[in-house]
Amino acid sequence: MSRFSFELLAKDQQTEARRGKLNTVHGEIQTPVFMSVGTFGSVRALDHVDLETIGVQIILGNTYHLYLRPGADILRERGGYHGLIHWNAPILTDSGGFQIFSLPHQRVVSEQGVEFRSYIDQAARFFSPESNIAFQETIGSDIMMVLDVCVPSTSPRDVAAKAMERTHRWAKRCKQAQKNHANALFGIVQGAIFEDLRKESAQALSELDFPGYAIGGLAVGETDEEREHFTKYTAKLLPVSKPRYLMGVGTPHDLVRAIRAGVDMFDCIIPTNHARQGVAYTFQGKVKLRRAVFATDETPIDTACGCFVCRRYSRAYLHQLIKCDEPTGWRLVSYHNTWFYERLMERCRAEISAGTFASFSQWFLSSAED
RNA sequence: GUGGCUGUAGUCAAGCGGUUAAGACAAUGGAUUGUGAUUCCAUCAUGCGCGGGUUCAAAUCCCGUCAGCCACC
Repeated sequence: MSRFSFELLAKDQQTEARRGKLNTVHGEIQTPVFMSVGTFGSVRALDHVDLETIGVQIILGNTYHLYLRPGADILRERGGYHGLIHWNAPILTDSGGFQIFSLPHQRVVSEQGVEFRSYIDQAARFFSPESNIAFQETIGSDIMMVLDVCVPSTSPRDVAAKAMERTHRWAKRCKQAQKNHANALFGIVQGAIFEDLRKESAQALSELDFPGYAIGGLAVGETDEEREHFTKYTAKLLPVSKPRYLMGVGTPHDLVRAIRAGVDMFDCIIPTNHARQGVAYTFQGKVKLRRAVFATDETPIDTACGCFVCRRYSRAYLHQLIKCDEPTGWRLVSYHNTWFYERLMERCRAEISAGTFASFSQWFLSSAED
């Protein structure tokens, strides 16, 4: 019996934005939600105490990486990902479809599955939709993702169509392979930047009746305008009562635009990845801490921010840490950015509930550089 | 004092007669969207210690000079 469900709590009148709640084995998640990426078992540069003080509701794990290390045996022994990493809140696992597409390994995709190379020792490994789901169940993921075939969004139509069709066949096989029905398995819509393909994909997956749907294949080469258009276009095609997850996106503006389009869930490496390069995000836009002007700037990243980094440390100090490649600098900026993303989502939820999201989002999108 | 070696960007350094003086680090910008990100890209010496000379052509050869290092008195 599934212990996963989605409740719609409010709907914005002027946009497609929704306020909701996901229920999982490991707890509730308020949506819209941003999910921090924790590929190897930690959100890079942060630890779980940091995540808890920030208010992170759910983190991502990566099937591809966890399959290669530590692998199934250790995960099984340790009680899955939750047990291994001492995290008792929800997790979502990406299937590895994207990694297999994005990593420059030689890989062979056939109807049976995908043969790929380990980034650790280059050994040949294999995922079928069935073995992939079996492994995600070993991980113990609260929300699993189907193994999909991801192609650049700029692919020609026939390439995008073939990838999409195979994604559908694999989605069906993934669903049939699922044994632990307490957890959720989401389908992934493909179709690159072709409206008819997106429509066909949303329809085909809807018929398989997944408890949630992801919009995949974006943020992989298309323009900002195309991304916004296809997010909006695709979200509208998905069942109203199911959560919608825009994979791999994005910048603060991307998130707010996607929420306006009716998306409920996001994940992205931006807040933590950019943090390590000294890029901090605020409601007023980016602060590029590497820049020389900040060497003597005694103000915090954002005076209005309540995070401990902004309460205690100056841009000048963070500039120093980042320039010196100090891990503490990575942590402090990662902390701030994750805090900011969490507060941005919190703000969106509050504005949707209050019925003021349309004007808030308009203000946000026009007032700050992305 | 004598002999030798060395002086090229902020630093280290290639070049040893022939088009616009490698490269690395630093510096200064920029990029980054389902983490192979301590990554990637761009810019950065009208000038080779200084002054002469030889040559069609000199960072490269010659003379002088200054500085540093080493050895010997």
